[in-house]
Amino acid sequence: MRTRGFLIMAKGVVPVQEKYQFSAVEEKWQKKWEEEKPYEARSNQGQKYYCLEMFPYPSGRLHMGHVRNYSIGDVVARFHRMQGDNVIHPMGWDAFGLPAENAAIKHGIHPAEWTWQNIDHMRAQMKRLGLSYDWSREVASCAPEYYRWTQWFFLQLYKKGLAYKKKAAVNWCPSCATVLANEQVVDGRCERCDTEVTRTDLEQWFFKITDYADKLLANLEKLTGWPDKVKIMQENWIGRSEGVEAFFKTENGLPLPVFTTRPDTIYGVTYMVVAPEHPVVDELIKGTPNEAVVRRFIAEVRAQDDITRTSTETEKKGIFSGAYAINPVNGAKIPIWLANYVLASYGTGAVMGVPAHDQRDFEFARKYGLPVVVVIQPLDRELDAAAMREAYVDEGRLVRSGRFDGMENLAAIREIGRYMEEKGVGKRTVNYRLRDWLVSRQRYWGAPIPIVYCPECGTVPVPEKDLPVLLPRDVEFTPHGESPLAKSESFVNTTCPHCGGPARRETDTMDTFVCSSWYFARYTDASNRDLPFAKAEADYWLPVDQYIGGVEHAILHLMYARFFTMVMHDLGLLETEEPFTNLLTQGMVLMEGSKMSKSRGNIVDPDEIVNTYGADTARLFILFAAPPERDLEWSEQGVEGSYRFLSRVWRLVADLEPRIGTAPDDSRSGKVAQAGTGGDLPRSARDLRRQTHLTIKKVSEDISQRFNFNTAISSIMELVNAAYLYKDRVPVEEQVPGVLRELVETLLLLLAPFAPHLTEELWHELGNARSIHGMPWPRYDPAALAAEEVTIVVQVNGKVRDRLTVPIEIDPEELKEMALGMEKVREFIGGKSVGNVVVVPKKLVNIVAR
RNA sequence: GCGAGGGUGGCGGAACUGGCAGACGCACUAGACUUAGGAUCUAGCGGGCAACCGUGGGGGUUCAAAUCCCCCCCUUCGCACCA
Repeated sequence: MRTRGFLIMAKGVVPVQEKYQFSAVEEKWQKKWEEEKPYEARSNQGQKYYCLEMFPYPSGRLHMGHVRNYSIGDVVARFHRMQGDNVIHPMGWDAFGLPAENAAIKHGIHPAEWTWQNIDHMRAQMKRLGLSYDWSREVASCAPEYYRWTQWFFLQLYKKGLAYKKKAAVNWCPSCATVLANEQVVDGRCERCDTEVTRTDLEQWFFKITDYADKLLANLEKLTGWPDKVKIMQENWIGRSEGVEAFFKTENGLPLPVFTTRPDTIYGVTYMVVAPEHPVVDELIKGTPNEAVVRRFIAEVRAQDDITRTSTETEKKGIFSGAYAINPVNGAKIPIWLANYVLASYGTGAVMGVPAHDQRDFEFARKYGLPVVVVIQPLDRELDAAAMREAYVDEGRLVRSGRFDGMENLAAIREIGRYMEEKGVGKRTVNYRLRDWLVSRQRYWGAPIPIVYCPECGTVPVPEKDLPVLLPRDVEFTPHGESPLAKSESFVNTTCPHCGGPARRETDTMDTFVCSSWYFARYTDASNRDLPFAKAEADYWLPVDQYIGGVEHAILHLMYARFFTMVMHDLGLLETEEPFTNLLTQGMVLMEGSKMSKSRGNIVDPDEIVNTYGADTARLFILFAAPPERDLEWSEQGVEGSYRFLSRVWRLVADLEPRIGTAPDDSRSGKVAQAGTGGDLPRSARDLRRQTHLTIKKVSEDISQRFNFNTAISSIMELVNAAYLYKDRVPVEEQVPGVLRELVETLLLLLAPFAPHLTEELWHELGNARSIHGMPWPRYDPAALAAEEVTIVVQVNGKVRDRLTVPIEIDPEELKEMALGMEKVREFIGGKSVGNVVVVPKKLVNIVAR
């Protein structure tokens, strides 16, 4: 508009700028932002705001879920910048992982090369979306400068005893002679060679997250900025339960403790069950007549994969071990069984069977003809063990329980626990469902675990000064599935850091969740070469003020990141104990009701949308179509609607620009035009001005308090509609340019976080010199909000019959009289007598007539 | 089975503490401008001729219920033998 060129078109002379040319505008500003780097976080000063979206796996291309995630984050970041906050808004790459290795096997491309190519492509896509990242802080977890510190953290955990090695069951393919991840097992078979997968034990590394179970649980209460849904999921995952460990023993005196939350039922124990994997089993069955049968049973159970094994659908199967145990409270001799439904990994791996009061035990006992002994009687009836069809699990009074007879069972839970402790036959304990975190992966494309095995010195950590343990590049990716690291002689063979003798490296790499458990801290000091990050930087920026990502990470990633933050805190690396103050879990992007996926073929490529409609349109649509937490149904027509709206904004400004003028001078840059507030304005201008300020209020609240971008956008649309009406319907001589200018500038400011390119362009067209994205967020003028009149709804018996426009401060009595006097109202009252009249000031009058 | 969401026009969704149900947008219908329109603008748009009826169904509280209470149905997600 400043440089007014003209195109001769078929229709005549049309100013070029009357059409919204998104591609030129978007390219222009992206180039400018690339050069001037306006989104780099400033040094540690001012009110900080850390806005973070979960970093992506560099799969190759962005999908709509990414676009949604980053659009939400970008609005939040830009909004806070305009609030004057010192915003850090970084991006990086969760770059280790299996797909890179599969690409290597399938296409012969090295995982590193494949990954870095993908990163370059996706970074370019992000830039085309106009996302305001501070690229100077970019990290990639597969870069040695990054995974060096992932390894460093492993060593810190090892030193604190939080990293340890133990045998654990894994999926094993006998044909490939390798370990398989759960997702590589399809219907119990190897995804590559279709061989039946077996279970085997392997030495694997674990992180002792269970040490933090209590804190992970207790701190949830403090996370008031997290959705309840996520907190509940984590709470269930941690699964704290209080109970008693009862010191049962076998007949021969072998200890066989059990964990129970129901010590009140301990007199009703009629048998005991141990997990087939329980270490005591060997001893129990050795030399007994049924040893062979039992061993066959164990092999059978162990062949089941975890999913079948732990499903409630699976039939409960068991076998008598041949041995007996003694109940420590009453000396009863009870048979010891083995069963598939008892888990070796929870509690003590053994349970007491109380069929009368536990449904699983009941089913098991009925199936195998084990006795049922009632020890809790309900208050309202008498249970008969022989006639029971299901376990009685509710409250009642104890019977057949020695000195506890007659006690209410809730009291007995406490009393029996205490009694067992006194007698030394048990202790009150807490158990967790949460297991230690298995971090070993038998893969190439991950951070190598920095450990060396020396025949002389045993397990030796790699000294910190020798980090990183680099991934060798020259390895072979054959479709055998075996970890390439194990076959790389140059990698495996090393010297012991301790004695200098020949030694072998650990060939497992770390779970990628380890990499993503601390990246948010690395961003605060991303190029530090001496430390993962400086404490001062971390303490300034952390915790993350707003974290945004998919709900699929509600448990694992978010729990691991919390655990790591607690460990980092305990290592003295940072002050905060919790990494994320506020969490927003966004919904999925759907098409025709189901998740977009390649196999379904219902993918919409972000590039195509950006090419056709521009980034601003894509962002606007995805934010407008649904509130962020809900699933979003993709609609091409909806996208067009958003494009139409932006064009409408463009035309509005292009149309008005000659009338509302360029800024008189640059000195007022930084201030939005202020229209006069006085009563000297015509009514039409006052009304328009009120709507401008109401919109400021509404948009500000929708963004900052509710994250309801859809309603924020709709109120901006209403403002645009009002501006058109004013422009086209109010006589030109009555129109007030100052009010229009205020509206237009406000409109652009409010829209700037959503459509950063278009608003920047128009902002400059209006004669403003500085970037709109560095402008302060508009504030509403309370005086402008005040309306002099208000429309009152008049109801008779709760049904709307008419409306009334009255001065805003009208006396309620007067309002009531006016309402009663209305023609339509009288009609509906008819012959009935008027009873109560409810007057709600500024809203309605309801006349009750009987 | 347990836990947490959700159910509002043809569609996506509004309605914040009980106070005009359907904002905003899409689709659709009619018209204007036009050589043309998949551009733009104008008007209409829950159902019913109407009285009225309408927020998954049924009951209740209230002057007033999408919103609060009770019962039920459907649906999405998470966990799923944790003793």
